[in-house]
Amino acid sequence: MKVSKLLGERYKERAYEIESQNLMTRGGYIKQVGNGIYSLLPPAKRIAAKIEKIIREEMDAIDGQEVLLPVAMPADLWKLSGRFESVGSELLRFRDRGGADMVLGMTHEEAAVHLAMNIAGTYQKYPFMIYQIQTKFRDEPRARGGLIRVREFTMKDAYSFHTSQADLEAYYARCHRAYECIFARAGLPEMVSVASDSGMMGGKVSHEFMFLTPIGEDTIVLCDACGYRANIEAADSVIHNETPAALEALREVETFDKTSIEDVATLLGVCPEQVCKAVVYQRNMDDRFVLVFCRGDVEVSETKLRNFLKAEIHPAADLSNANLCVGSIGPAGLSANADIYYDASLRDAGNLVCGANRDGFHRMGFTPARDLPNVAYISVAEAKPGGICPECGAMALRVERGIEVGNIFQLGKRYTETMGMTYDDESGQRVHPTMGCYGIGVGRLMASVCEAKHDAYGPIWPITVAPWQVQICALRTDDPAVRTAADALYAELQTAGVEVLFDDRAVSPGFMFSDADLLGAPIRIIISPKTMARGAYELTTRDKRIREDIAPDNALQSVLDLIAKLEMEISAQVPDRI
RNA sequence: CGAGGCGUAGCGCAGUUUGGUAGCGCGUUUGGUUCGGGACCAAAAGGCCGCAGGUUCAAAUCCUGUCGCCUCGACCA
Repeated sequence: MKVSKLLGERYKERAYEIESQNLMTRGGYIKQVGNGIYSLLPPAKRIAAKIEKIIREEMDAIDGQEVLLPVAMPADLWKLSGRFESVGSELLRFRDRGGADMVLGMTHEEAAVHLAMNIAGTYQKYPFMIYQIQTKFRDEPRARGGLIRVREFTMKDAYSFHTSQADLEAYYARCHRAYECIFARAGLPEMVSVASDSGMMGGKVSHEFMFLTPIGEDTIVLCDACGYRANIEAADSVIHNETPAALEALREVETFDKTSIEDVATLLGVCPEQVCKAVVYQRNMDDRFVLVFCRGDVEVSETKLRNFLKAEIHPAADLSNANLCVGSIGPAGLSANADIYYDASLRDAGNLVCGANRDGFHRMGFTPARDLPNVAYISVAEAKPGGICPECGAMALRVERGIEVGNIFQLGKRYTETMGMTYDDESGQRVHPTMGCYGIGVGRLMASVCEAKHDAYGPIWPITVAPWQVQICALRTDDPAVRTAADALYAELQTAGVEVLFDDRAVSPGFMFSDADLLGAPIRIIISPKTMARGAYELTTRDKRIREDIAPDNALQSVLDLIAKLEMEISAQVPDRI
């Protein structure tokens, strides 16, 4: 490819805060079409194709069979599984010309089961896995960050079918390792997997593959002592309280206009850990109030509460019908129009401050075990930095942000049961297979690589995903010697199968180098009157580790050697497959 | 869905308060001079001022509606 013919403009001005979005826009990789909808220009499409090739190889290596499921589907399929009703407005629903309900695929469990259900009726076919790389549409309420969070995107999604939970678990481990291989081969060995909440997918065990970065939209809890890692939505929160030796009597104190935890604690000279706070939600289906008491320093995880209640909830806005004394809600003597729950962060605590259910007053000396005997505690608190690791008990929890690039789920029989997929087992019994599903966002992976591998001038693509392995910068193409040499090298590299981009334009050196930085080819060859004068080409790497003269006669071999070296560096990071 | 902001040349913006010839920078085209980190001179092309109504002799500008985009929140496999 010659830069003079390459479609896409590169420009200088910073446009966005998120660096991958900034560089990929400035470098002519992506062009926005609408909210969360992008076209990919040739450089990005080439990167995506390389990522997809890596994914295909690793999916094939764990016995995957590539298929293609439809993007637009009859809604009947989704009515069978129940998700036509249960999934919110991120599922794009529409009608065809005959008035039939249709959906755009946001995930393909239904389609995968539909494909497999009549052609896998015997146990002898199992286990098997099908996968596809295809467009998903999710009508996200808020797209942002370039390719990080979009409404339409390319995803690899895979679905495995098993005759037992044990077989699923063994395959799940293989897939986990395949994912590690994919990310390492794409130049992101630092990707971590974390235990996750399985959300609307159903099923129990699931992991998310996270690229850790401050711009990430997910919050991750990590234990430095034992290596425990989980999405904060799934991380168990362990909170210990020392029961005080001397329990104080429950007594009312005036707190005037102080209502927040902070203000009340300051006024009474205690810390937030010694306060019992109340948080109010409402259920979406019937607007019934849900009141949760927890320790003053912890946050209620809406995800955990949602999972516990098995119902959608939202923070309560209008409390006028709840019969609550807002600002002074306390557990004792409460007659609220609400379902009341107590978080485990209150267990064993004593001598707490709590609301008195009376304006301007709180109570001191509240001890749950004494004052609220026989209550059941639930666990809906969010894990905190510096908190106790649920795995090893160390006070070593750290909280970071991450981008969810991939995920793997043990689905179980949720879809095969609702959709009626069965096979005959060894004894001739008709049973439902057990499923797993496995996704990777191709665009998110590309953006994450860019986010991880760039400098102030542009992306530094790992050679395995770079749009071009080599870029030739010919300075002064009006110089016949330069022009002849560059043309010849370009032809030689192309013939040898090297992916080469040739900047043949008559632009100033600064312009050419800036464009080359934005295009991010890991290897660069500079041919100019200066290099010609010393009988050499200049070979550099985008990461600036190498800068040396090479002999024109030996240029091809030098490039091939360097490609091999860079590829070797990446493959050294790839774990053994299982 | 809630709050705020913006739609004017390929991109970034000014002009709108106070209605009266549609402007600037970057980019593009042509010619010339430059040439190892986004050069310079000269000339030129390029706009249904988001869209639809209304007010007016006259609307980018005032009014009504509508669509789109951005930021923050809610939400999210």
